[in-house]
Amino acid sequence: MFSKSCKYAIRAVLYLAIHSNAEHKLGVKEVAEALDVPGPFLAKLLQQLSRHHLISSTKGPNGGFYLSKANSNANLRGVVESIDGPEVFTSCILGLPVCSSNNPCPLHSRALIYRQGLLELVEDQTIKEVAKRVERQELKI
Amino acid sequence: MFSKSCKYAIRAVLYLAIHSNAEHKLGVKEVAEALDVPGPFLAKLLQQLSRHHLISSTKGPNGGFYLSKANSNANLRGVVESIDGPEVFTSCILGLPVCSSNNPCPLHSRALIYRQGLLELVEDQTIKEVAKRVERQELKI
DNA sequence: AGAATAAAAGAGTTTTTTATCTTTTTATTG
DNA sequence: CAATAAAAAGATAAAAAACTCTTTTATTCT
Ligand code: FES
Ligand code: FES
Repeated sequence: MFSKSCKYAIRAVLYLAIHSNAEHKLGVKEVAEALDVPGPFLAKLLQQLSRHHLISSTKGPNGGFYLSKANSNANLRGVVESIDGPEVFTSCILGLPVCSSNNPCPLHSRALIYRQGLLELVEDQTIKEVAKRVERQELKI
Repeated sequence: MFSKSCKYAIRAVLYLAIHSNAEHKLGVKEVAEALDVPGPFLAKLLQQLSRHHLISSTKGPNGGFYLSKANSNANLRGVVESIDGPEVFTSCILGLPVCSSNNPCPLHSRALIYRQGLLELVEDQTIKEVAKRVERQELKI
């Protein structure tokens, strides 16, 4: 469903939400090791998220990646859109050039339900809320 | 979501459902041109579907691909599983090694809803039923 | 039987995605 | 202000997915 990159990105964001804040930033290496994900690759992803202002970062000693208040009050949709592109939520499930109710493909009407589930997945809770649940219920990332 | 291969496969199966039967088989070329899909690549996909008995084929003059009665009374799930693998319906949305309610990832519970939508998409109508609707409503493939 | 036809199988090639390595820039601290 | 720590940027490499080409095998028709 999501690309591998996107899965890494979501997990990294949640890790940052739990373990970092403006006073305590994390290096790529720590995050990569915690998630068991290739470090240099994750670096690229975090840089991209940072460029799109979905996470925050500073250079230099004591620098690193972290989530600002604003970052963690957002939901995960932006993260997904930043990595996999916004089309994941709108494109035709059969790959036809446009998806529209005027010109639907054979699976269009049911695709809407599926897509609704997908949106709920990433939209109806903030990153902070997800992180809280992870801590309370000791979920794996 | 589905791989490109899988999208091609679904569309090809629907095309066969509409335009072929045991007495009138279609060559790869015709299907590929109708769907505007790379021919030799589609050939591989159809061969694979045929090996898994999701579509039917015969060699030689007047040979080609077609859907048997049994084929068109099945749903699309088998087609998807044959091309993209059965994991698409069961694997963790964040790519964790196992997906289970005992050991859920942060998105697991909502992932179930999403996955339900996905299953409905491919499971709760037969290929024949989809094909009928395509004909009646003149849908694009 | 022999020619023609069409899928099956096998062996490439290209493109995209995933992953690594190196250098540069920026901030911090002593 | 020098030394250092860390992200940013750039360039390269490996793996996977998408796509192509060639040969083989089965079937039909003359
Ligand atoms: S047209 Fe295919 S999903 Fe909407
Ligand atoms: S554990 Fe991640 S979706 Fe079930």
